[in-house]
Amino acid sequence: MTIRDVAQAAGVHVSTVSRAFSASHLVKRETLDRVLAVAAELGYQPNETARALTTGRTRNLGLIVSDIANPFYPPLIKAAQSYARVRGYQVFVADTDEDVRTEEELIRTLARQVDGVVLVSPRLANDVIARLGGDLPFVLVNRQVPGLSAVLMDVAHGAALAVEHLAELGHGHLALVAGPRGSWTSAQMRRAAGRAAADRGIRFDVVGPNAPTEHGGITATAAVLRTGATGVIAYNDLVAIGLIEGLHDRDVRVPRDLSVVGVDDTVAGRLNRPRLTTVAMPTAPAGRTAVDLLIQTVETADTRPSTAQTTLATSLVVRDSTATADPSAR
Amino acid sequence: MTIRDVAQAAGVHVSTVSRAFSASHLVKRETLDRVLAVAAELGYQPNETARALTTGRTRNLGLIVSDIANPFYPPLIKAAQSYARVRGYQVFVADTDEDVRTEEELIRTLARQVDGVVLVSPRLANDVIARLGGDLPFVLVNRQVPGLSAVLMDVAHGAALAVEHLAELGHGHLALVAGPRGSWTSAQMRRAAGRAAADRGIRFDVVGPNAPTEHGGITATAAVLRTGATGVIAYNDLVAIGLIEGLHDRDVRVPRDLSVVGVDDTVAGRLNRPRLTTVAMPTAPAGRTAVDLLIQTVETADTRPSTAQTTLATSLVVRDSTATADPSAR
DNA sequence: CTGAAAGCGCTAACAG
DNA sequence: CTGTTAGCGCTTTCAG
Repeated sequence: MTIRDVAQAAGVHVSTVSRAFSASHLVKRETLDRVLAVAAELGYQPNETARALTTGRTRNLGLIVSDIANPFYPPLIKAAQSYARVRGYQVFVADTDEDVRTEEELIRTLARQVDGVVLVSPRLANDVIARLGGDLPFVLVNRQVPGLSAVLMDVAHGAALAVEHLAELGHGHLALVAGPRGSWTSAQMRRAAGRAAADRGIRFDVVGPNAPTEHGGITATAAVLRTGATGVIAYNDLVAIGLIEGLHDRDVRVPRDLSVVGVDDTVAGRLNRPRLTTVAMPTAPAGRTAVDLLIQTVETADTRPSTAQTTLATSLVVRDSTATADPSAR
Repeated sequence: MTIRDVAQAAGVHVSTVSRAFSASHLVKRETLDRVLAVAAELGYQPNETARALTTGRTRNLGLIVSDIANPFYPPLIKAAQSYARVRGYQVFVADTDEDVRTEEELIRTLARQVDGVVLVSPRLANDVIARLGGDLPFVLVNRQVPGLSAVLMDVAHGAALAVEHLAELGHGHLALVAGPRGSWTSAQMRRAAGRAAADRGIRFDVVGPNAPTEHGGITATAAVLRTGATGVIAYNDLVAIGLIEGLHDRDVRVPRDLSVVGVDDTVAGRLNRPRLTTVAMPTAPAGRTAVDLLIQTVETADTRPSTAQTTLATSLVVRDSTATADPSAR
């Protein structure tokens, strides 16, 4: 069932049918109605592939994340995918398994069949990303590379809020359980939390890098205890949960003996006992915004690649994993 | 950078370049090496769209789930996507938001740009699915429709195991907190658990239908208590967690006063306190198997649509949300 | 083993 | 407003 069949059945030329579907305002009302009616009757659906070949635009986007199963991503993927559909795009979702080589290969593969790519928390080096970004519109999430558009979550502010919260609870010695090497988010947290601690004359140690998983948190337990800190900020909720587990195994109670703050505000943190105090990350808005930015870039390819940068706010959600530093005070 | 540029630079005809990339055994060794070298030097990448247009195969698949953010899906999506890539396919992931209309529309849209679709726990009626499946290879997950391939998780066995476990703990009155209307899984559980209970002369009540969420579990609390059951099987982990929350609010302790079994074995259940006893579902294998089946169907389109059906095993993971029925025995 | 030629289904100037 | 005419980049007979 091609455009030709419809043309014949409707007694018009193929170009008229084409216009009826892609530029209906160029067709006389009567003709349009007839063509559409015939097309519907015949069950005609334009072939997207042929369309893509002539126009050079696929209306497909790529979304690359490090681990689909990490609870941080699903809300972002969901929002991105849903918003893309509203704008008439479909999205390929791909998972790098936290592997830099897979990440690069994936970008290369996807590049051949999409109009643009959203890269969430890429682990690749700046220059590699910049080079790949020369061929294809990119939008980064939680990563800054000169010359590329980005959607950032204000994790620096979130980390500062966490320090402030812990300081107010009387903690005079904090530790940061860092994320994986190459993580922009982790670097931001470190800088911001470090500064916030320094401003208050609070001692601040860093443990890591660590895998961004529960296991990463468990593994970091000994090192955290060695610092002697009484308040800990973890790279994300998963790490925080793992850490709490590790502490539990050593009879260190949270929040009685140690306060722990997570980052992300995932379901996992809400369900954990103690319920996690955490920095809420705007994952769904980030997904939507990234797609919006990307489509904007794609659809105005004539102009210079617009280097837009949006920062989304974070906030602190106080729950049960943090408490005052001095047990006797409670 | 097209096939023509490479042909010219290598001093061969375009068809030779084409063969070098899609049927290299048809090209003399020397020629092949030269063509590939030139192509690499020029940074040539075959245009997938053009390829798809001539071959009629996109090497793209669709994966439709009801809610990406439901923790049941991410491992399945991850496995499906990763396995598809190994086989040279990319996958569009789409979310129906538990809406039947969206589901149908999505299938129609995707149909135009993929070789086949994996439908996970669809909510559409059998006849609608069967009709849509006439146009395009489908593989269903956790749903049976005559004439279509399916990957099933043996939740019936899982439910029976749960009943057995509860029976052994001395529970003489069980309740099932059912899932949403239209759910094949829920229907399976109900039948299997009902039978297993009857076999043991155990009283068995059903509460529902309920939303497949934490909130659904909370909402069901009162009805569950009204049954008087001391052992409960919930539609999934989320519902179980909600139920435990609801019970907690009414000072009913789990597992002291009531035992609760979930289904899925998601992170959520593991993190919950008490840690959830649950029926483990093979989500990752299901994703892989579904894609495997789909590709097989796609790549042998010449023969009749093979109606394969695979059932994957489930198992019971006993943790802390179940205990013996008689408190004095502990 | 390689070249020539005919499209795949559609869009996009260009005429009229 | 509609028809004509070239392709988009590639695969795939069919010859040689």
